[in-house]
Amino acid sequence: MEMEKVYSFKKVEGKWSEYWVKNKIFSAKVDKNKKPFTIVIPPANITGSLHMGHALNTTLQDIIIRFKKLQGYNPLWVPGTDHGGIATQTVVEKLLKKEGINKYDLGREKFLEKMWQWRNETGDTILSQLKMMGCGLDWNRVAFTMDESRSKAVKKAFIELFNKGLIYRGKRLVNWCTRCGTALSDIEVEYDDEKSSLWHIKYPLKDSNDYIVIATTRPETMFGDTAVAVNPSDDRYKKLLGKTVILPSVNREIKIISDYSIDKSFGTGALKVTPSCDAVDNEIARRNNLKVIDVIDINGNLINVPEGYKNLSVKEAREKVVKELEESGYLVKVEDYSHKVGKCYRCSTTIEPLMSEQWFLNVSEMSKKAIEAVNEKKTVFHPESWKRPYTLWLENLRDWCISRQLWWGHRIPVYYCVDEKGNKTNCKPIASFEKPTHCNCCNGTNFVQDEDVLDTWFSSALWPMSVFGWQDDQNNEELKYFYPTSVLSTGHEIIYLWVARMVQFGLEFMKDVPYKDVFIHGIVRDKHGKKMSKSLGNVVDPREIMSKYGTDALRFALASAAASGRDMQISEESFLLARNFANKIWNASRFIIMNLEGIENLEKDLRTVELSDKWILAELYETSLKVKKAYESYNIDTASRELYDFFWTKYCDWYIELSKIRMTSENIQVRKQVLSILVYVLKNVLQLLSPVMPFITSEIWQILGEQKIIAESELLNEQKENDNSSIDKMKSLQEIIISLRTIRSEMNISPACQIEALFNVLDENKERVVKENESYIKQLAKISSITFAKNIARPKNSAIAITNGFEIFLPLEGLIDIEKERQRLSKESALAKKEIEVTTTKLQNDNFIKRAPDLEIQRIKARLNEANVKLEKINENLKSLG
RNA sequence: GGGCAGUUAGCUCAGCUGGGAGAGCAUUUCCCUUACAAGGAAGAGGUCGCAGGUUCAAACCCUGCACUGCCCACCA
Repeated sequence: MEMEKVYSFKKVEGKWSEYWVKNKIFSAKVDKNKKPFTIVIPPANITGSLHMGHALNTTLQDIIIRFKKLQGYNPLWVPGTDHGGIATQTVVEKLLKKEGINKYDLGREKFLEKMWQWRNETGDTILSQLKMMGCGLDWNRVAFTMDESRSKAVKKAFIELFNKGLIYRGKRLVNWCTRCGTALSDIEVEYDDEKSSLWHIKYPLKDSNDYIVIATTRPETMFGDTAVAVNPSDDRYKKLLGKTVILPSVNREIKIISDYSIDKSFGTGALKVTPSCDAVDNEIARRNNLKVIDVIDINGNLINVPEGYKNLSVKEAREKVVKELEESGYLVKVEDYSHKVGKCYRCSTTIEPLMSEQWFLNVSEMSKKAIEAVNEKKTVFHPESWKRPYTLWLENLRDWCISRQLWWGHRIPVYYCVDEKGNKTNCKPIASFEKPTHCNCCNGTNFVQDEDVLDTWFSSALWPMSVFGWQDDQNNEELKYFYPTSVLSTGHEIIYLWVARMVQFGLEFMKDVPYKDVFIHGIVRDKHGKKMSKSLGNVVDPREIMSKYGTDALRFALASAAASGRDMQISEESFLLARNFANKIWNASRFIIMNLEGIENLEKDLRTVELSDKWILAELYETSLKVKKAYESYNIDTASRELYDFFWTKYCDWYIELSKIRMTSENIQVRKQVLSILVYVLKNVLQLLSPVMPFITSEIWQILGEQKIIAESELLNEQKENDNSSIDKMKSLQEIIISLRTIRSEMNISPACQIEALFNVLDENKERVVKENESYIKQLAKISSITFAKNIARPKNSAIAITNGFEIFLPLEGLIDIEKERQRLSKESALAKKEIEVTTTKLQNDNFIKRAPDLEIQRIKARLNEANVKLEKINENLKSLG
């Protein structure tokens, strides 16, 4: 098998992603002999194409799924997409607009045809990109929030809630987006700082020359004022309470009232109350039985206002009203003022709070249960710190406005009885799957369906149930086996929009939480720490990374940056690092595979002949424990780092290098023995790495003569006492090798030049191990011969290394720079002195001796002892250098 | 206004239940040593944001402060 010198991911990745999909490798069925491990993917909007957020989230989920497969679970990861309500309708509206088509000209039915056409043509883009990323999703189960089955689920849920009286219709102040032409829920509003003004306006008192000054950011809404409110404890205004003022421009009489919510220190302490345009004002109006006058319509234009203002936009009206108030002397002053303004989360248009008839879901009971479930740890957040925000949000949650004035979405399954002329009767509306045929109230037979559709997040909230057919049979085998799912993985931006609501609905309809764990990961930011966005132009396209560095590199970079719950910055460097790692894996494997040429029947043989064998097996086992723990606790970054470190610095830098001694042996049995361990360790690392880097590991796994599918890992299930003594022994040898290399490097001795070494034994306990493994020192420090002795004097012109247990002389006649050597030793001497100082101070501290654990005291004593020996030897040698 | 994170080498970040400051990149020197120059070997580089406290011992625990970022909230 020829392997190229540089890993060429382009030749490898495509075939594997295709193989996994075609052969349904990740299809799961109910299997009662195996434990399920289930994830439902956060359904991506059909408007979306793969961005870093998706790449991160899906990589993490895939890692978990593939890890569970290694562990022998029956893992299932369900793919799907979301119809995306407003977002999608907006995209298609814009496309139509380019063709000069207006949705109202088309009409609802024709427009929806266009929507479906668009969704069928482009809605699955994201799914094919997930296939490219190698995601181990069960492609037999692709679901869409608006497909037939999911639509049924939505109707079923709605009807149940409606019949329980939890869904109701009412006229309330809602967040209205004038561009989208729909109401929004509270969390669909985002707040931005905006520079504006605070206008101080005189409201004259009736039958008096006196007046009260109010301060407002929205003078144009004054036509809807139905009171002026002050704080009851505000001495300035006590005498004005109950008086009547004349609203300028309109000449309406309104009362001065008191309300505890008024902040005395803000503005003038007097608030104009406009119940139809502001949530606070609306509350005040409710408490004080004030009239509500609508002054802004759904297009954002003024209504119920004096002639000159009718149909002006908010902006036009504001300019006009300010100008007129100024001219008529009512404007007292204008202050610069910066405040938060609500914006539509989809199109950033300023939100108008306005009175509107909408459907609401009463969430108070569901919220209590959702909080309880998390308190009882039925669902656990990772990291746990998200529990608090989740709880706080649910505690303060107001009823959910679930109706949207859109066409794209689940049409509300409520039917109104109508008379022959098509007018709604007073009969009770009916919620049902199909249009009713008969009205129980008046025996009528004509019905019309509600015009509104449901909030997108209503169907998303049902996702963990609806993908398993809850709507068809609440007791079906699949649902019983796969629900509750094991973990939900998502970014923190949709904890409220989605996560909390799934818990509410899961508890409501299934009487059980939708998932046991919630894994919240951070957001990918650019190298300056900024959120990636199209408008900032700092978006890194994962597809470009995939074609430049490889998918495994993308995945490894994301995995190792995904520190639990924290946002991460990602730059070109992280992908380079990951690509280099892939190349390292490739080349180490290549070395082993080249050495397997001509070897027949290599069997698994873990007899350890040498220290290095014991050592690498011990290190492998230690690594597997750490990696397992990390994967299981969603510390994906830790797992990646451990594997990187083990593979590169332990396996490649030390074990493979040491294996070369035996690899060059004429004796085939010797070669077979070391190869057996090399292959064993490699295969195990490939397995452990396969969740993160499935492409390259599968490729090498197969080149090594294994199956196409990476086998379940025995190592992960092994439980044994690990013999770690080999790790300490190796440490001694590594110390010696490194100190000899340092001398070579400092003295600029060419690697081709072999030198001899004299070991003066200071600690007899160390002698045997080093003697037994002197070949390691020869091989890695390029030493020709080693002589062990006691009390030998330093040969002239030799360099000195003092290690724990040995004083080593390297005779370097003609190569050594005595002055340089003196400097080097002086530096070491200083370090030893510092060590002596630190440890002595500790040991002279009575309190330390009294209170520190014995083990710690012994350790410090040993350190002091070692440093003393070292210093003494260094000084001797410094003297002899003259 | 409330809450939550973060602040460690020039950069990006690790550092678990307190006990000798780590990695990658960048940088310096040497090396194309027969897996890998996308590599190997060695080196330099840090009063761990500031100030207190607890402790024999603090990057780690506590308190306060500063700065940065995010989330929530009905000061018009």
